[in-house]
Amino acid sequence: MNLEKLLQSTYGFSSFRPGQREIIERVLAGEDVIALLPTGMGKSICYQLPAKVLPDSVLIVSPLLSLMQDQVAQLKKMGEKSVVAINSFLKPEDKEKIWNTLSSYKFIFISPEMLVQPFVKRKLGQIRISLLVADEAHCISQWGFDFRPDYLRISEILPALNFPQVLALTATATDKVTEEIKKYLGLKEPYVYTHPMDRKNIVYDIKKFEDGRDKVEFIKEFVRKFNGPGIIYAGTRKKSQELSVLLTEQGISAAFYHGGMEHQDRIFVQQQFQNGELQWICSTNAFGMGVHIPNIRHVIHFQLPTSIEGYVQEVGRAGRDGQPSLATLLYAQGDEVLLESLVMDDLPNEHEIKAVNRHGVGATHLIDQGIVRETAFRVISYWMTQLPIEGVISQIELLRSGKRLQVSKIRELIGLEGCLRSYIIQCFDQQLNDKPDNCCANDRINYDVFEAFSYSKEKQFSLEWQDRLGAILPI
DNA sequence: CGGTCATTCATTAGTGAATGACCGGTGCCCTAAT
Repeated sequence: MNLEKLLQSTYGFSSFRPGQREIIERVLAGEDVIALLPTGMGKSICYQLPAKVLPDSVLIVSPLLSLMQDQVAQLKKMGEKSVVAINSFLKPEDKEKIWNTLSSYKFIFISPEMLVQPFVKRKLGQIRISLLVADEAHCISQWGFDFRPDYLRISEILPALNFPQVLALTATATDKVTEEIKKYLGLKEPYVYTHPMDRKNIVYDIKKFEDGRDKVEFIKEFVRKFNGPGIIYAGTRKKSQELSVLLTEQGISAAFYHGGMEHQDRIFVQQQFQNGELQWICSTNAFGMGVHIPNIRHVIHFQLPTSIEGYVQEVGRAGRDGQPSLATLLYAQGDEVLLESLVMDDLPNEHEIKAVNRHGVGATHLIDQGIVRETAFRVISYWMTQLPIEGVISQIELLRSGKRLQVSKIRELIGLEGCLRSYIIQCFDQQLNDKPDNCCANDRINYDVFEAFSYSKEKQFSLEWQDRLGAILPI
């Protein structure tokens, strides 16, 4: 079969981007595949194109409802009618209809929580699935252990589906994360495609302060000097709001974004930013996944990120257009102390484990009474179905030491005297081969490049960016 | 760490200061109460 021809006729592209062809060929050869493809390299094409060839439905496990809705809309826009997202947005009457006509859908999007429900499992078991796709597969390890344990249960569906082949897609994964993806998707010998993850056009900067208040002054000056679009990541919801007020007071267009907002408001803010009506978005780590904006020039971390992986994902939202982009990490003395307790306290504690063990996994009154936190309850319950109680305790202890390691890597990054880029790349078990001229805070940064992105200059680029946007969006 | 909220106390009654406990981020789910 001529894949190029298919690509041309379906998407209007004449050639594949690096990695795509290889991944698609392996999928069509019937192999399980884990694909690590950097942001903006066209991951969705890796399952959409095989779907054209494969005989039966493709089931896509997706982390966010908004992401599913996006992808459904995108496919429909391309003329693909048989697409559906099964989630809590569905009205009961529509749900009924969908269950009865399930096999007529080529693409079925679903959340992990929905996927593991016995009824859903049964329904999916009655149709034929050619391929199971885990989109944003790093969520398995990043969220599955923390607060969405159903992410660890995806492989439970495989027997019911008569073991379809599996494709896991993500932009960033360490060797450890790749191993966890493999383990929790039940893959024996997957083909792993790894693309070099260094993004040459992103410059890594760190600014250190004695006093936390100096960070605010820095931001004020920064946004006067540099234009967006940019993201400022804050550590708390409240701080994200404060920062957006601060910017607005300076006469700069900004808005905040976090998980505590109404769904509609979140979509509205994201669209404003996407349309270029906002220069800055001040947000918690809730913002970013599924956001396709090619010309983000700045990503600022007002507070320390909780892991290097998270940091790289957030920073990676800058500069998809290939133009120079600046990642600025702000650090004030003592920030790491807060980070440590925040990250550590998150896992279930001994008291909570004992309480759930004593009252059983059905004892949701423990949540209402404030004895066990909701997420802790679910995490403990999951492990109790997998392990005896001693195993649960040691498993959570293992997770805790993993967290400790994450935090220590952030600490190391802050204190580093050598090249930040090399350090970050090494955290992903890769080697940095060639270093760009404009590299990081521990070499010398040429800021002129970024100042050059004034309004007028930006206009000159905008046409080109729209072309690029068009090229990036559909896939 | 820094903030927020509830409790406590000292006293002559409603308030103000002081102390201590608690929390902070990421999202599915369709339950129970309005």
